[in-house]
Amino acid sequence: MRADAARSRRRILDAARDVFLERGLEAPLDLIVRRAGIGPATLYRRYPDRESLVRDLTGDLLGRLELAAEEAATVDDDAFAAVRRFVHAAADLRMGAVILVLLEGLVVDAELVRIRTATASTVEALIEAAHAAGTLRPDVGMGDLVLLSIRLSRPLPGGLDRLDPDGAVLHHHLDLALDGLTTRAAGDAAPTPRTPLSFEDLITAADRPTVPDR
Amino acid sequence: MRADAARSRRRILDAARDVFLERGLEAPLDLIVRRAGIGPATLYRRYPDRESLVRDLTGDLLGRLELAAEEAATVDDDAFAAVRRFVHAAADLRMGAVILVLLEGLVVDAELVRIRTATASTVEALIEAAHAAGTLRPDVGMGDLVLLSIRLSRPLPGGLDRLDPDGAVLHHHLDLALDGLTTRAAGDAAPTPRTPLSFEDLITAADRPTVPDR
DNA sequence: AATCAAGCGGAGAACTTCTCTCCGGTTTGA
DNA sequence: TCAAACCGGAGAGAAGTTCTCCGCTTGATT
Repeated sequence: MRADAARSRRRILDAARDVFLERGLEAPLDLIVRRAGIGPATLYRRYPDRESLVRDLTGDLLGRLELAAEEAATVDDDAFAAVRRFVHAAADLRMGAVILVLLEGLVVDAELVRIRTATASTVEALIEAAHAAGTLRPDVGMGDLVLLSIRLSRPLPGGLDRLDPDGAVLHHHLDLALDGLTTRAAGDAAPTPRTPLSFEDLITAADRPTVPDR
Repeated sequence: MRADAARSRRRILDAARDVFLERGLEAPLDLIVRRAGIGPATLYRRYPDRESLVRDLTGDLLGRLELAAEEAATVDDDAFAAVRRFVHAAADLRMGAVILVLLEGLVVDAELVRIRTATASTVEALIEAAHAAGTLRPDVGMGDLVLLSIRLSRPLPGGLDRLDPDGAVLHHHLDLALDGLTTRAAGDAAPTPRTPLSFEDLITAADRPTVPDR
C-alpha cells in the first residue's frame, strides 16, 4: 500500500470512529469524509459499502484493545490494578466504538470473532484474578465492566466534552467508579446482591439488529 | 387546554425526550412525530419551531427534577443517602436529556434560568450536607455528580438497552459508582486529588453552541 | 530524475429524507 | 346538541446524502 493511501486510511478510520461514536452507526458517510478532510471518492474507493468500513474499523480497534489487555496483564502485579489499567486503556481507545460496532450484529467475519474471543478471554483472566485476590466485588463481571466503560467513555452531548479536552476528568471519573467496584467500597451492607453480567450477556443482547421505528 | 390536546402534548414530550437522547438535539422532528404516534400537523401546530419544543421539554423535565431534589432532601436523614436517592431519581428522569438540552445554549428564557438555579441550589445543599457529614469525597462536586449521572443514564447504542428493560442494571451500576464517591472507598491512597467540578463549570463549558463541522 | 500506475479531490446527478401546510373529518366541553 | 378546537393524512418543496466521473497530483521504481 502506498504511503498516501495508508495515510488516508488512518484519517478515515479515526474520523469514522468519532463520527460513529457521536451519531451512531447510521451516520452519514459524508460526515466522515468531511471530518477526515478527504474527498468523497477516496472513501468510496477504499470502502465500497458501509459494512466494509465498519469491518475494517472494528478490526483495527479490536486489535489495539487486545494489545492493551495483554499489556495490562503483564505490567501489573496487583490484580485489581491490572483491571484498572485495562479499563483506562479501553476508555482511551473509546472502546464504546468497538463494542458498539461489534455488537451491532454486522460482524460475522471469522477473523473478527477470533480476535474478539481472544480479547475477551484475556480480559476475563484479569477479572478472575481480581476476584480471586478478593479485591473486586464478586457481583461485578466482565459485562458490568464493559458496560461501565462504554458509558463513561462515550462522547458527551452539547459540547460538554470541551470541559475535558485531555480526558483528565474522564479518567478521574473512571477511577471513582472503579473504586466503587472494590470489595472495600462494598463494605458490610450489600443491598442488592445481583448476579454479575458476563460478556456473553452483552453479545446476546446486542445480537439482533434494532427493530426499525414503528 | 382540552383533554386531547394535553394528551398529545404529553406524548410529544415523552417522544421528544427519547429521540433527543438517542439522536441529539438536531434529530429530525419527523422521528418524534412517528414515535409519538401522532400526525405531523399536531406537532407543528403546538410548536411552530424546534426551539419552542425544546423549551417546553426543558421546563417539563426541570420541574420534575426540582421535585425530585426536594423530595430527596426531606425524605432522607443520612446526607449521603439523600444524594444517592437524588441521583437515582435523576437517572429515572433521564436527566441527560435535561442537561443536554438546557446546556446547549438555546435556553435564555428567564423562567427556565430561574428553575435551573433553584434546582441547582437544592442539589448543592444535598452535596454540602454530605461533604459536611464526611461521607462524600471532598474532591467530588456537583459537576462531577451531574456528569456521572448523565453518562450513566444515557441510552446505549446498538440495542444494548435491551439488556436492561426495567433499568435494574442501570441502578445497580449507579450504586456501584456512588460507592466509589464515598470517603470510605477513597481510603488512604488519594492518587489524584483533583478539584471538584461545579455546576457552573458545566454551564460555562456548554454555553457556546458547538462549532459546525470544519 | 523520469516514468507511470496508483491515488486524490471536486463537481454534480440521482435519490432519499425532512420540513411544513392545507383541508376534510373527529373529538371535546358547555 | 352545537360550535370551537383539535386531529391526521397527503404531498409540495427544500435539504441532505450517496456515489461516480474525470482531470490532476503523489509516490514507488528503475
